[in-house]
Amino acid sequence: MGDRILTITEAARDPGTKRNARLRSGKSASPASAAARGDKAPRTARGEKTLRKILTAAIEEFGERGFSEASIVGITSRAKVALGTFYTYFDSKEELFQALVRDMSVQVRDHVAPALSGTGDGLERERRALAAFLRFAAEHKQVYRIIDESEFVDPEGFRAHYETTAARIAARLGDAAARGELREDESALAHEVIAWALMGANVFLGLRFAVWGSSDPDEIATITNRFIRHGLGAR
Amino acid sequence: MGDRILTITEAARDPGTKRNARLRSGKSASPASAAARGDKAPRTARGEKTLRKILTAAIEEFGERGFSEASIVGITSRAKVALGTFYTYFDSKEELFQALVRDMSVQVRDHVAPALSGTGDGLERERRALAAFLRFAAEHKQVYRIIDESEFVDPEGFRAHYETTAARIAARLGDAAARGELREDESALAHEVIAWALMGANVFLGLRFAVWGSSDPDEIATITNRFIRHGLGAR
DNA sequence: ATGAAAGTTGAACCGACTTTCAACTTAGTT
DNA sequence: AACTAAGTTGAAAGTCGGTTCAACTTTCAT
Repeated sequence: MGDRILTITEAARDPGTKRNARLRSGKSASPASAAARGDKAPRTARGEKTLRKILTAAIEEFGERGFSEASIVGITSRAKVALGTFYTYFDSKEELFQALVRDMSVQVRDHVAPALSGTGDGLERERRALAAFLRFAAEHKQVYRIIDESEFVDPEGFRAHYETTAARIAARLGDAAARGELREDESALAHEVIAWALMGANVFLGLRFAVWGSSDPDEIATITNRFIRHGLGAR
Repeated sequence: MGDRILTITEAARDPGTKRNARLRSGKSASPASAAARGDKAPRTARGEKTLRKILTAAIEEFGERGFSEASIVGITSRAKVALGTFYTYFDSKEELFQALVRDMSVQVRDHVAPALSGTGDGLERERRALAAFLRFAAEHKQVYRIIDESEFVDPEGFRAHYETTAARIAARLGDAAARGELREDESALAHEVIAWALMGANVFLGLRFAVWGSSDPDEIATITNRFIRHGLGAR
């Protein structure tokens, strides 16, 4: 299940030697990792392992019980560490949640990205991307739920996630249009609008057919793609 | 702002005389209102007014601060009633939230429904419905937020809202198809898939262009509708 | 005008949770 | 072996907000 889910640490840390340099320099210089982990990064292998246990447990706890039902005790006892250990790595429950959201945003992108390269025209690649997204959603329902709930717990993270996702889709539409694969619609606004429409469609399809139900991702993606390509109108 | 937002009471109560009958019979007979208000329905004009004040305040409080940040004190002080008064009308914070969600689901439907009748083919009417929805979302951002948050606070309400909404869209697609207004796609699954895709598109467009930004609803709806009708594919 | 039902009040209760911290253990270095 | 930094522990402090309730006020039918 949560195999490939722990890039927080991996994104936040530099390989060994650099980390020590950062430590000595007092405040972390790397802005991304500073924001993500502050001065609470683990400094030994043991610490790293503990942090990872907490993160895995947190995904489960938040995913199953939601942010406010989730408790630190719940997380630490799942992780089989003492309550106080949590505060070695995070300043608060919110901070942990934010870290997870940012990480998962990356997870989703990375999981879908491969489907977007390779053969076929732009729309065909979108079909594959949707199928990949549905598979991901089915396998990581907790992730789905956490991103959804970030709308209320970490609005900036939520907004950032969807704005960058929409921007990526809009850019792909622009490329496809430039290659003559789309019918007109060159206005920037149109591309943005359609990007948000497509993204919303994907999210809700994920909710309905991957998180709640479990339909064949390819079948759903194919139906949807036919609609996206040809529209619903007669003739 | 919250003009037409208080049907909880209105749906829950019968006009005067009947209410007294219900009162005398002890337990409320009307199933809908019983579920919504239990035995805590107001029995005087004064009570009705107080309940209404609490509901209005609750929409503001939940809309601005979200479920867990919102507090009963926050609600009652906005409503300018004492803390304890809240418990005359609701058993808990959750119960109030659920009541609001169920009510708002109806609100959204009622606000969009008029756009769905009248001239034009099925897709044209969907265009008007989307525009109406965007206008509603812009005017009632709190409502938007409350329905969104119900995914975590009142999952049944959330699910019911979107499932019935999707079912309505699918039914309209079925009708349009029967009238020969759509290109093939008769399978029930296809209609359901497309209904969820359209609904998701609408929701995200509302979020981006009505709640966060404020674009011209008609422009957004027109762009979207062109896409829905003709698709994105070349030729 | 009177009595009973309905509604109002807010201080106090209560439980549940986050967060702190000083004592303790582990691991690595000299 | 001794020293030190890093990490761990869990009891206890502290906070916060939902919920209760007994006293009080208002409404309304008779």
